Amino acid sequence: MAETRTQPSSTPSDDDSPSCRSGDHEHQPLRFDDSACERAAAIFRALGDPQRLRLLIMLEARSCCVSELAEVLQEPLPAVSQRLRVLKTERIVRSRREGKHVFYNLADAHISRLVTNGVMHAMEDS
Amino acid sequence: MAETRTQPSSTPSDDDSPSCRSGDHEHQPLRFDDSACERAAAIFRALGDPQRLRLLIMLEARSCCVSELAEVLQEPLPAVSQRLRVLKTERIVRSRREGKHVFYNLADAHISRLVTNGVMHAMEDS
DNA sequence: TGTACAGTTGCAGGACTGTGCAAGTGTAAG
DNA sequence: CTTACACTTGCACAGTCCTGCAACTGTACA
Repeated sequence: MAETRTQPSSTPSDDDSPSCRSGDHEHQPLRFDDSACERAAAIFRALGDPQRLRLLIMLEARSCCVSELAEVLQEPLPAVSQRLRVLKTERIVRSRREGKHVFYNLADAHISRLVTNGVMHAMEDS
Repeated sequence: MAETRTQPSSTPSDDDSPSCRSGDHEHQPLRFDDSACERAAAIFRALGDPQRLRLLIMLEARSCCVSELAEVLQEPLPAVSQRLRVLKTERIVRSRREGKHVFYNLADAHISRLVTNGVMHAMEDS
């Protein structure tokens, strides 16, 4: 999907460059996927909220049920459920029912590493 | 503001647990940094926009000036400048002036890996 | 000094997102 | 069957973010 993207009128030729042509505009026609870009942005956006990130950090340690998360973070249960729903929509977390409780955990190790890297960077950065 | 937030009636004591007390609520008092969490979320949020992410993917390959980015991505220059400003505020990109042009590049390898991981995950995921 | 180019900033309008409470669903226990 | 608990969903409000255009700053060059 979206190979070579719509680039009809202004292919960066040699003499038609409308902006700086100081000689360093040789680039490939964007070989990265367009929809992947959008999907990645959606994931990052879901990660871009302190409350949700806190949830994920807890879930990185182990599976938790909703009420436990709500209790530890001192937040109303509907709020936690709502945030988990956002994360689940982006397939960042997975849920399984166990009797009366619903346990959530991170979807895969890839996501786990993403969260870890982000927080680590934030800690050492400032 | 709002430290410890208003939570008057339901402090989770030992026997007063209002939610599930099935015996798996032994957790540490959140040893992860609170401000780091907020900082990480800010970074993720800045990454959570397809247009900005596209910019970063281009910058991951090499430094680019604003007009080059605008030309390749087929966007108005002020829009690109605005997005770069957001990324610079979060210290995701760095800028240096070179004569008439302003070149941008990723702030460090950590960010670079974060972007790569996110996009890679999005590509293989779906 | 004046002109052209490269970027930045300001300011509306509109869309999207998070929040809180109330009501609904579903499961286990009496 | 009824009650209690665990969670989910709906809805309205407020805040926030993205966008586009116009005006401004700053640099190079004649």
